[in-house]
Amino acid sequence: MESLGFETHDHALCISDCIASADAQCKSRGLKFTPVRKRVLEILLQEHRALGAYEILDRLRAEGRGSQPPVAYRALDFLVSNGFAHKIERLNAFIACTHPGEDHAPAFMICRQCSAVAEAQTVPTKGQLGQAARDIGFQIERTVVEAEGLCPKCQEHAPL
Amino acid sequence: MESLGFETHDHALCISDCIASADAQCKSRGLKFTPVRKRVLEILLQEHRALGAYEILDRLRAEGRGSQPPVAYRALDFLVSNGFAHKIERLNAFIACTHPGEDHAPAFMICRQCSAVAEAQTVPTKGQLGQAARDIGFQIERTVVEAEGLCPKCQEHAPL
DNA sequence: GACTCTCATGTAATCTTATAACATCTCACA
DNA sequence: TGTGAGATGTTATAAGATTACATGAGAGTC
Repeated sequence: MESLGFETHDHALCISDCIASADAQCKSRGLKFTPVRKRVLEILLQEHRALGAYEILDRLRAEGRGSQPPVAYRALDFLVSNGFAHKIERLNAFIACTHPGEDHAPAFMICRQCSAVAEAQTVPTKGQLGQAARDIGFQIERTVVEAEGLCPKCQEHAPL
Repeated sequence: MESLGFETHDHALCISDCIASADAQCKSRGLKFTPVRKRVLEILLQEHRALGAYEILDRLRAEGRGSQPPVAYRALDFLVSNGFAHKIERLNAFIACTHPGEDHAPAFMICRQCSAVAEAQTVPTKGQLGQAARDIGFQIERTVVEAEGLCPKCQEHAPL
């Protein structure tokens, strides 16, 4: 399993890489990476935290793009269904995928203090959930795995 | 790990047992198991599926108890914070705990066809999520683990 | 028994999140 | 130059959740 999200890094590069990668994938999969969709992904990429749909909508509005909720929700739907972003159910908010591309089963670690979110990958059939499903004959199609707690930085600052 | 929820069982007994157990625990922990709170737990126990807060509110209303959202949300808050019920984040809905009592880290399996929900127990520090957290130094306080898919029954009926 | 403090309840108003429905636009391709 | 599929714009509204404030009920004290 691989993790990412709480370390520092070249963020401008991180963003342009992700956009380029999404762009390439849309081309190869015949998807339309329209301006609104691209812009929403950029907005999400600017922060390694989850943004609410209305937060995104506000930014779009400020830029003169559509100003009604469906504009944001539709772009987010596109990004989520194609694996470029994820919804954090616990927060009713969205975050750019840090492992763009293939189908995957993400797990998130959400810092309750600074709101940073890190994404890791899991194998749904493995582990405790996989075992429980096997035990009762449940067929997993999709998983939501989210942990709340303190990221390394916030543990230092507030060691309670 | 232990699972429950898709099997058939004596449901009336299941309900009265859970209520009795909750009652006893409230007594021993100095919590007030008031009529509204008890009634909401009963409503939840009547189904092994998750109910939305407004669905619960509707039933309370029909019985002449409080009719405003906070009535339902407050009872649910009580039940959730004391481990008698859980919130299913994926569904924005609530379900009675089938392992009432102690502090625990539940995992849920949600059938997308019949909406049945089964609860299993996990050990957060173990498994893939625990490993990912350890890798990056994240301190887990709470987890949300939910799988969507098909329960054994619905796999038979709709084998696609 | 009256006092009072704490916690629970009742209710109105409001906020946040999300979707339905429908008109319009765009662009690849026939 | 159609035409049809998919994307966008906009209005309205549904669904989920909380704030704020008034009222009530019960345990413990004087």
